[in-house]
Amino acid sequence: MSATITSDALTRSVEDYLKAIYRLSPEGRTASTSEIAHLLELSPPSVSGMVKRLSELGLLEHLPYKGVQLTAEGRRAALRMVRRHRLIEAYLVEFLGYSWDIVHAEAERLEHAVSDNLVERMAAALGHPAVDPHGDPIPTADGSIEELASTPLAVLQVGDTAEIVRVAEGDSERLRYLATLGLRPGAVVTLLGRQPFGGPLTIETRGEVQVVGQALANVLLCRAMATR
Amino acid sequence: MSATITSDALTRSVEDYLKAIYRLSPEGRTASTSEIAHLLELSPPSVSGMVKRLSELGLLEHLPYKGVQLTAEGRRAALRMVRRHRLIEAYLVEFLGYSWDIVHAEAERLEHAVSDNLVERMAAALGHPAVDPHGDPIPTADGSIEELASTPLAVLQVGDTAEIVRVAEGDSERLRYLATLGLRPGAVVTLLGRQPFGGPLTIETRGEVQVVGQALANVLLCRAMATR
DNA sequence: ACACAGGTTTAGGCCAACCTAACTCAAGGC
DNA sequence: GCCTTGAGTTAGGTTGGCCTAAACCTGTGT
Repeated sequence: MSATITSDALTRSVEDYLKAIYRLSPEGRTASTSEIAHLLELSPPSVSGMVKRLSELGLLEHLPYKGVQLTAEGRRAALRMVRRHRLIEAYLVEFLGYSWDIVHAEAERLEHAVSDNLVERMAAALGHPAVDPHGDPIPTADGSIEELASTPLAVLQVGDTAEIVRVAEGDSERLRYLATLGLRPGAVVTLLGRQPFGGPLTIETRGEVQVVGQALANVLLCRAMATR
Repeated sequence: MSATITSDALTRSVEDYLKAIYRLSPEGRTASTSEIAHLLELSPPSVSGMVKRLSELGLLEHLPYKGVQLTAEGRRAALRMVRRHRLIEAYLVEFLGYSWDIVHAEAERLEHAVSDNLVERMAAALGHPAVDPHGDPIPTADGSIEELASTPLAVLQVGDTAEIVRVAEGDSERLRYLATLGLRPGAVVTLLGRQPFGGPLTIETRGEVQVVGQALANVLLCRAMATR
């Protein structure tokens, strides 16, 4: 109890935990101690301890040995951080010449330091975008988020044409590589062929033919445009 | 020893101490424990403890019961923070519509979170300005700072005309008030008269006649333009 | 010359966040 | 239905950064 009022003044650490748990428990699923520990690069005991504190703060629910789930309040706080992070990324790319492979690290630090006021000023300067440079949806200020339906390029039918709407990849090097191929949100690709046994896909974009492996093709989320 | 190599990864706290000590010890003068404590709103024992750590780190020199002074390395680190702070202020005012009375608080948090890379991008976007919105000089990236000569409006001669080059005031309300009078860097003022015994000054700026007290007049730093 | 006042430091605690080592649970193989 | 195994938790320790209370300098006034 008392949680609904005490929502402010979370530490950087707490904010990171909430964001991580949010990421790890989509659709009311549950996040495990070790998953959280791995994502945050902390030891499992550290996570156990923090989870205890956070559940006492009413930010999450913890079934010992089973898993962890955000409360409504925890989810709100997590979405606030996600909004900050993605708006900062968008701002840095749009106005300060950042490329999408390096914004993450910068946003990761800034998201804890900016005020709500600054976040909203950045949002306004950007024209209140719906997605960040990777195509990830930006939660609204009142805490709703709309995941747009999309299918991995890897599961398209040969002959399908689709627009990439989101690139679900965090690794800088991979992002840089994808950028050199022009595979970013907004790009239109046609699946020309697919090797068997999880082999690479042949695609066409910007009039060029490319070959991409399954791993990358699973990360390129598309919206179908036309089928033949 | 070993200090010269270990310059990175200072904590927020340490950065704040260095900045405070820099502010309090101009011209190789010495800062006292209680001055630092007062500026940072901490207890004197906390400062004593931190001063000990910082002197062991080689960032400052401490003569017990006498005072504290930055080493070359401490000064470098402090100037790095000052540069960040002032560039952030300038950026927020120029590009995100902040007014000069509220940027300080925002910059105070951001200065610890931005990367050198981001700072330099902001500097470039601003065209590498020499001063921040208050007229405070911005140290260069290699750590030099040029205080430009100026005299408080309070000590001008009656009849003098001068340009305000700097407003040495941190309080939001006062800054807001000065802004309403148009008294900001770049403003041109003429001293029309002065009441005796530390009384208010009568000045003219933008064709309007204003009356300002000694306290504010001491904060308005000017460069003389013409005398009669 | 000395005592007193103020500023300064030391002593001892507390809290947030982390760690390693040791213990405990839960789920699957037989 | 037991026992192993790996994940999870508890125990206990460390560090940074702060605090209050108590002891301690230092310079000033007489």
